[in-house]
Amino acid sequence: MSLRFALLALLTAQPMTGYDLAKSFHSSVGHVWNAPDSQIYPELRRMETGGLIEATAVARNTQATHATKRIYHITATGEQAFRAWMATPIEYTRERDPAHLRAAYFEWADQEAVRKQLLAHVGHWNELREQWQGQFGAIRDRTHPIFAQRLLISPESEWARITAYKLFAYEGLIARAEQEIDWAERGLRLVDELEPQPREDGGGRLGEDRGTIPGEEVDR
Amino acid sequence: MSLRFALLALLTAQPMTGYDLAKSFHSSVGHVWNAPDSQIYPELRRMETGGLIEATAVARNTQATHATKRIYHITATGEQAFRAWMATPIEYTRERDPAHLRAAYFEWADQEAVRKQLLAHVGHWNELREQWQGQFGAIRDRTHPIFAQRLLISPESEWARITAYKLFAYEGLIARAEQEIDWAERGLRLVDELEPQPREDGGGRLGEDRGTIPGEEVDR
DNA sequence: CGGACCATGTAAGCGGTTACATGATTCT
DNA sequence: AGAATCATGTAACCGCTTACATGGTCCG
Repeated sequence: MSLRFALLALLTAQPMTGYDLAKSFHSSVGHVWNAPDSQIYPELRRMETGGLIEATAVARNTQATHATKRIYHITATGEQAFRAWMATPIEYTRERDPAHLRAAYFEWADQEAVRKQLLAHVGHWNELREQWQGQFGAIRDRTHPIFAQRLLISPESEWARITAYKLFAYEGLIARAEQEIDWAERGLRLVDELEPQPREDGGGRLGEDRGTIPGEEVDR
Repeated sequence: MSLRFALLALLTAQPMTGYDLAKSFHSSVGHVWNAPDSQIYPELRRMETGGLIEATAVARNTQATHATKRIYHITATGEQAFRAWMATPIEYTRERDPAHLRAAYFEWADQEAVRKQLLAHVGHWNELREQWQGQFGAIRDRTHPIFAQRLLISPESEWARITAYKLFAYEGLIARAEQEIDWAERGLRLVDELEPQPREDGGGRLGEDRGTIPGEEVDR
């Protein structure tokens, strides 16, 4: 159900075609509630039948089957529904965390696999962190096109509020990403503590830890 | 697909009936990957046809239609599949965060609604935090029944590893919960800054800026 | 004998996923 | 002329949700 309101949120800034909406979506709300195009188009149709949005067909240069595009705009009903939804309590979903699920059973994986998982975790959350950081910066500096548009249509007295809440939202996401990265890095240190230098094949050389051993199977 | 492996993980500790499994599930792995009973039973059947687990029917005292229970145990194939899955890269899902989605558009809600949402957020994550904290404590103190069983069937040399990884997993969850709580509390302070005391009914009111002006159009 | 707990599901429905399909327009 | 991008989807499938269904056993 949230997808509907994420789309509605976008349409409060300006009317758009499904295509533009999908694009804007991916570069704004999509960072906090993502969905593929194949879910967006049908949802828009449903929202239209539900009276939340309306489309005005705009002819393109030629006339043919696909020669019109539909520009959606939010209706009064839609805006009302959006406001109502904002006041509705959040529906938290069941806990479902693939990373922590695996981590709880890491004893079933060998050292290299664990390390790989944790590094992937760092990588994943680092990517997200950068995306969110980017959004944060663009909002703070007012270079974010969709956000700029939103300010444009809002009274200046509202700008502080609008900006503050968006920054607040992204701030939380960034903090979460950093937490995940910290956690995975603690995990990497833990692996080293638990299974110090798994194999040292010569005599006397300490501190000499190589990643792989010649002839060793790397994949698994 | 993860549910399958969450169940498999439990069955590596000991054979169980679907019923016991569901119960154990809710008080252990369920804290990190939750699912209702109605999903567990069919999944067990599928796992059985897939050869990951096997059931031995055990007659109950009388004989009637429902007079047998099925005790599932993991097969060699199942254990292999579980190990393989542990080494398989995590599939991260799309970002979908109802709380942060709302937060990004808090300017559409009034102060009270925002405050309510944020308090609910604190409440929600506090509950989770307590649950996870409980799990963490029970594992650390070895009072956790399922975990104790796991240690029982494992060589003592593995105990440190098993324990450390589980504590590590829950540690991460607890840290996340605390982060979410911090975030929401920052949000509550932000609301106060943005819309200071909408109503103080005593005297001496300076800084008298109220959120709304009588007769003013609120929507835009 | 009744209530708690053991034991195992079914059914309908929806949101979401992946993959594929089609044609128009614009730019170089 | 061909590539990128505009524009809009369909189809099949599956995991997951909510709600409901059924009966057995054990204990006081």
